[in-house]
Amino acid sequence: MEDAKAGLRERKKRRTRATISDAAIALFLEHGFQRVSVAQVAEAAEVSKRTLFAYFPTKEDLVVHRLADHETEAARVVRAREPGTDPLAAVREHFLRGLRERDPISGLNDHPQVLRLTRMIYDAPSLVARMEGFKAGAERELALALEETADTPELTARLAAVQIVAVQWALAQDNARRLAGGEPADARFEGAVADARHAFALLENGLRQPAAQR
Amino acid sequence: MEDAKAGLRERKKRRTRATISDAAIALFLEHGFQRVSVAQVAEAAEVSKRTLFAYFPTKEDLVVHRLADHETEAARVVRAREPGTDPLAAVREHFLRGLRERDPISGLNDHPQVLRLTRMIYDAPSLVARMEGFKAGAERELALALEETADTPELTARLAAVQIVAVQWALAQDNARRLAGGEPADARFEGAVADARHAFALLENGLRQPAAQR
DNA sequence: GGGCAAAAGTATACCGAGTGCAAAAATAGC
DNA sequence: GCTATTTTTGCACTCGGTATACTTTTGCCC
Repeated sequence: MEDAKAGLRERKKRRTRATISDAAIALFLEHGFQRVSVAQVAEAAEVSKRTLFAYFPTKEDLVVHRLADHETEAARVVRAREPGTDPLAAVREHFLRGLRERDPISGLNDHPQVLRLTRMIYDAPSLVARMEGFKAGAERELALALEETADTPELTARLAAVQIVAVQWALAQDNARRLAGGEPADARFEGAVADARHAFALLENGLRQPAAQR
Repeated sequence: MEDAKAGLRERKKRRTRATISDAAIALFLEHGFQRVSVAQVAEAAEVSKRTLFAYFPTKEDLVVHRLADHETEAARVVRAREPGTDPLAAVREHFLRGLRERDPISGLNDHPQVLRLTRMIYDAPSLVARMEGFKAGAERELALALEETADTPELTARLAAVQIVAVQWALAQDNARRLAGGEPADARFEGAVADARHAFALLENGLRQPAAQR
């Protein structure tokens, strides 16, 4: 996106990278992540195994490199918010927009491709582990953003960050689970919004009397 | 502990298991997790590689099997609380007791062995990933306990669980980090208690006006 | 357009984690 | 002591990932 054409060499590298990734996803979706070897992926992409590993450091990266920028998403949202506004509100509104736009990260996208990809990831423990790793990264980034833009003390920022990330993740997982069970995204939408509002209210007001809502 | 002696066969298996684990930990502590191969561990324990894998399904399990029961700890605490009391308070008091007793899980144990083990784990990405996995298990168990013993609705239970687990983990990590930096546990104790109280207050009262305390 | 240095790709052999299989050893119960 | 069962072992194998040494492709300068 940044510099669309930057010499033949660069363009060819991009194409090779895309070819490998596409071949990998296609094979993984068809046969399952575990049952496809990197050698098979390399063969399908017409590339040597060594070259594959020059583009993607691990087998898991063939899948998760597409999701990598979500790691900094919450932090970016907090940094980009209107000055003087509540960081938590900014994250909430961003999440609600994700729901409206059926952003896959919100768990509310029911395109067959997305559903299959989600299922594929949750069927492979090593991929789940990578997702958990993303969570840890998101917590770190968000904590930093809170420290720097609100002037939250270090520990408080870290605590707020882990709570916010954990809650967002739980909401998305819940949506994804329902959609995987056959519920259409449009049918789930209102409930998802209500659940998100409830969850963010819990974050704002605490766990003290949680039985009131929902 | 349960059935201390249950036939020679059983006792010997226990001994073998302990021998393997001890040899593994000793080697890992001395040379680092990554730089010791399972073959070396097997040799040190005077056991074939095949036998080692009969006792421990993966290399990581050689380390983390000792921490496995912490996965259900928060859930057990919630289930075992005085009827009618607040689950969050139960978890808080349990965590504070962990600090007083210098329970390694609280991050406040500065015995050299514990410090080295902590460092070893954080130096090995695959071990860190396993710890994150424990977190996920703890969340699931705690959510279940909250649903069943308080009558919290499913989503609220899950949201509370992920927040509580995330906060406990963050507190422990913060303590461990400070101790790894040379601070003695006794010197850290009061600060750790204050931080824990602050964190649980945040959980109870929400992130709304967090700048007041600490 | 030809030549050349650097970058990219390849073949091959290798390491370590983990598994399948069948033979060998240890143990329990008689 | 004998036999059935469990445990252990050796070996060969798969798969993810890496080191090395080599060939091909590309950018570029003349």
